[in-house]
Amino acid sequence: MEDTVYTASPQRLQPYAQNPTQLVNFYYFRILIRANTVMDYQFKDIEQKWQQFWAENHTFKAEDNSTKPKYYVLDMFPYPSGAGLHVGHPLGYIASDIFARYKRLKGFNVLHPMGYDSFGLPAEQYAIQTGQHPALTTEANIATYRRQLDLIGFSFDWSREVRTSSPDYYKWTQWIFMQLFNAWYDKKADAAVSIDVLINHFETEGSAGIDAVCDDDVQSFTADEWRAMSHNDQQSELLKYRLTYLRESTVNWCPALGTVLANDEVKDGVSERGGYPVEQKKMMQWSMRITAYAERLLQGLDTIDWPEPLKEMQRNWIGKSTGASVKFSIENDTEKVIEVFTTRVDTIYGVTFVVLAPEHEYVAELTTPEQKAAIDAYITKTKKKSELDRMADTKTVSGAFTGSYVINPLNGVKVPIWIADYVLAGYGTGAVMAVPSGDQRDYLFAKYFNLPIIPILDSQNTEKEADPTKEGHYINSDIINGLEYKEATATVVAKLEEIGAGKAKINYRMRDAIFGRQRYWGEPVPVYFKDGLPYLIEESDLPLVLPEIDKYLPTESGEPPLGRAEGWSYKPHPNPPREGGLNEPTGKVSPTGGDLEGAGGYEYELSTMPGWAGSSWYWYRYMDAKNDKEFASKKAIEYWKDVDLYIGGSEHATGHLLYSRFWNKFLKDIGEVFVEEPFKKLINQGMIQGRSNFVYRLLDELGRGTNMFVSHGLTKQYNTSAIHVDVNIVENDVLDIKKFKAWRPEFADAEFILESGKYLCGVEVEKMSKRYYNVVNPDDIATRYGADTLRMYEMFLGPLEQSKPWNTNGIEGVFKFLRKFWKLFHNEQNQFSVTDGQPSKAELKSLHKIIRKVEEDVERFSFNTSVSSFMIAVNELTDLKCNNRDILQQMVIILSPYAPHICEELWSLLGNAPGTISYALYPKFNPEYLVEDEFAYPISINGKTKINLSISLSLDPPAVEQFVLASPDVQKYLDGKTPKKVIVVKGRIVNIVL
RNA sequence: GCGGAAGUGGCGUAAUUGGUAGCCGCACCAGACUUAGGAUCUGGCGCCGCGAGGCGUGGGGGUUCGAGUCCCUUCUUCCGCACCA
Repeated sequence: MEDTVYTASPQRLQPYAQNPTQLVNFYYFRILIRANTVMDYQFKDIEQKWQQFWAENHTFKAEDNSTKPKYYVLDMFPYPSGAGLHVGHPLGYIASDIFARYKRLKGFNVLHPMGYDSFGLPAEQYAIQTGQHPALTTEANIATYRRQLDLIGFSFDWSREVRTSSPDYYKWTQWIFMQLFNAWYDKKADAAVSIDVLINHFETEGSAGIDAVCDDDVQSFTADEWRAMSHNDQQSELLKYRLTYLRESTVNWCPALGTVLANDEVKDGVSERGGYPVEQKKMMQWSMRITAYAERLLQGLDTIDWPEPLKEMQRNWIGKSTGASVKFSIENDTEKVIEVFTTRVDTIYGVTFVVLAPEHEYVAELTTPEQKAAIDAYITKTKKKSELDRMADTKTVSGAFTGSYVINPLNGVKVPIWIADYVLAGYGTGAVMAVPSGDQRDYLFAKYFNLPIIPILDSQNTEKEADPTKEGHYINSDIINGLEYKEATATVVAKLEEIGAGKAKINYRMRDAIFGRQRYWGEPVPVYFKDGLPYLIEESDLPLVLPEIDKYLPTESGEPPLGRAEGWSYKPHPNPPREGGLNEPTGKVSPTGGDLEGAGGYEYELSTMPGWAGSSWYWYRYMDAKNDKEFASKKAIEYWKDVDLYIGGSEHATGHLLYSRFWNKFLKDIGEVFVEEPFKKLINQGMIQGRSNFVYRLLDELGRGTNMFVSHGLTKQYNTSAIHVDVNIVENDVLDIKKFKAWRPEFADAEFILESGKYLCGVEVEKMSKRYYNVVNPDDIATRYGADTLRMYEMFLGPLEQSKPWNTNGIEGVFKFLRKFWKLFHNEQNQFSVTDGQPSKAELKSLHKIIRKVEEDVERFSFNTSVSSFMIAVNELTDLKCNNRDILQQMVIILSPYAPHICEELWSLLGNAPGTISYALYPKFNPEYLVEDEFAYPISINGKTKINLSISLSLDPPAVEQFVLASPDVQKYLDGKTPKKVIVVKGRIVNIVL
């Protein structure tokens, strides 16, 4: 208990100043009273005792061989940051723990594990500053997390703990990477297929008949040509098909962090972590061919029970659009064509120019000497604009003419080629066919540069702006004149295909995911290089362990930190033991076939995997966490199959949750796992925001701060400035002046202008963060009120999905409830005392109401409403002076998922074997106890309730109507009139229409 | 701009199918026990009104015997996306 309990404010002590004996008495009584109240419900002892019991007895170890149905409840595992947990973090864990405990009571074999996503940037940034190895700080942070988690009484099966940064774990992350490297995506099979199949095909039939998701620049060759190729040429061709591949691509480079970032790690042109500027840069990078799965990732969303907003975010991110690609040949150039993607191919006769992104690869060649100055100037100008500026400035029209022209494939019309930064290099082909009559951006561009605007539909009005309508009949459009939209589109596509100038196409906004990070604290990529080409290391050499380095910084020559590792190179085995040809594409082209010259070994890949690698499959590792032969045994995967309930934050919508679905689909394709979607049901818990408190420093005439502070309600009368004050020295927005003076030396002599004898603080909702002094720590709450109170209060705060500010005001209500619950089992002297015998009707009614209510609430994740229902039940039982063993024993079971410690204690006081409550049977609801024979009908006149009348429920509606109309109380309202109509809904309402 | 979610007492919230709006808790007020309370118990507590009564779920309109709930419209807040061809 807090020591402040024994202190008294100076004002309070004032009356005793003259009388020391009285003062002593004052303290004596305070302590006595305190001791009395502490005597009843000793949460501290109880909670410690049971937490220890659970740990020692492995109470929550999930069974691997069970005849019970399985249920898998998963939390998003945390990154163990140095700041520890604040009160917002456990919200989702508490909800999932209640659910897991509830499912156990319902007879399920529950898998409820926890672990740590322990690779990541903050530990490395800290290492750069302090020189401490990230493994050490991570270890220390994990210890803090574990201590904090244990305090809350979760029913995790800790025997299955995983840490992504542990070599036993990342061995399998590397292993999955290898499988991806050894696979390609066969569109015909619509699945990932072994690279051996592709090689086999090349050897027998060449590239003909392959329909793969691959790089754009793959070659066409016959089987003979393939066999004639050098080993290196074969390897670099294969790389264009692999699901993880190395390719020069435009990446988000963050100079401040010294690494590339994935698209989902960049927000508004700056890095999500740290907010550093990000620039586009071309780099050789590992990528994951997630685009191969775009359609399946999209379709799968319809089969899973996830929040609609989250699914919508993923759909958005995938960004499917249906249209056509069209090739425009270039005037005076027979080789090159400009390919565009359009969703309105029907508007092709309205094309009056073509626009390329300034970064488009043909820009230099297409620029005529006369236009070179203008184009160069424009490119320089756009390059100067940062990503942010470019996004912010969407109104200004800008661009430049290249001097070249393309030919419209359908009507042969010559139109100019422009460049403009409203065309994005990263979307579609980086080129658009501009139809100013139908597209507003094209329209503004045409107006600005005085280019023609051709209407193509008779219903189109292009006087003031573009008209994107699809209504009406086509005009100025040759082969589709007079047709309507649907027909016209089909006709144009058919014609384009016929003349080989285009085809129907589906485009996705999603890009392949960059997979390398130029950082230290991540999984090493299990790859070495020979002749500049990447090869996998032997599977038997896994895990490829992170080497020690002297500094966590890039090398002098700009290589990633791993470049500092001394003697870190790969030495293939002379006769490597191999199984299934994992490491080498074919026997013939083995890079490890003894042609290694010198003994220095080959250089490893120096970048590491991104943060999302380890989290993209971890739920499988929990199924069989100790397995050193496989990432999880087939048997375990077959039994646990998928996650039934996943709880976590929506901030992972387009990162973790998308990548996990991708890897899962891949693992399914190669037969390692059995389900298409890993997380059947997902719930986003809301964010807990901080609730900051402020004090108001009085300013003097010159605007300088004084040491006088004005209570919030009086600030209008004074000139003040607001200062954040630690929320832990404020209760119900009343400042604890004594603690405030002690908070910081500068406030030791502070003076106050009070209102009604109190200093009231101002309030604002902000992020929960150290710098706002609004962080509330679960440890403090648990110390003061206990874990059971903390658990129930977090649920009581409101619906799980809703974001809300943390406010400790009100926690007393939950604390009182638990004490009241405790008292049901104890007499005035706090001695355990229950009676045997038949429960009363009223007691049974209360019990069965709560049995049903909690069941319904938990099934729909409405935990806040069950907490109030528990309060109602305990209030009722207290009023009934209930201490019946039957009733109370069942109450204990129902409450145990919410408040497990107190329930364990009472369960064993009731004489049950310790620890068995976790696997007790949830009480069965019996509706008979809730049957009523009377109902107090609300009687309303014209829809407005006037009185209540108790009427037997055996009466049918006409009899009720008769009874009601005969009632003198109702007669009074009727005022002699005859009702036009009387509506009687049995057991609900009576409405009289006058 | 597009998409989504949400607006109910002083505060957090409840009302599962259209059927008594405000359950439960906090705060507040009054009382009891008390020399002494930050304990406990009892009662009160949407707004206006002495009362009878009236009004009331962001605003306006509609459907209905009956609307917090359904429909239209509008405002506000939060979240996501944003030159996507």
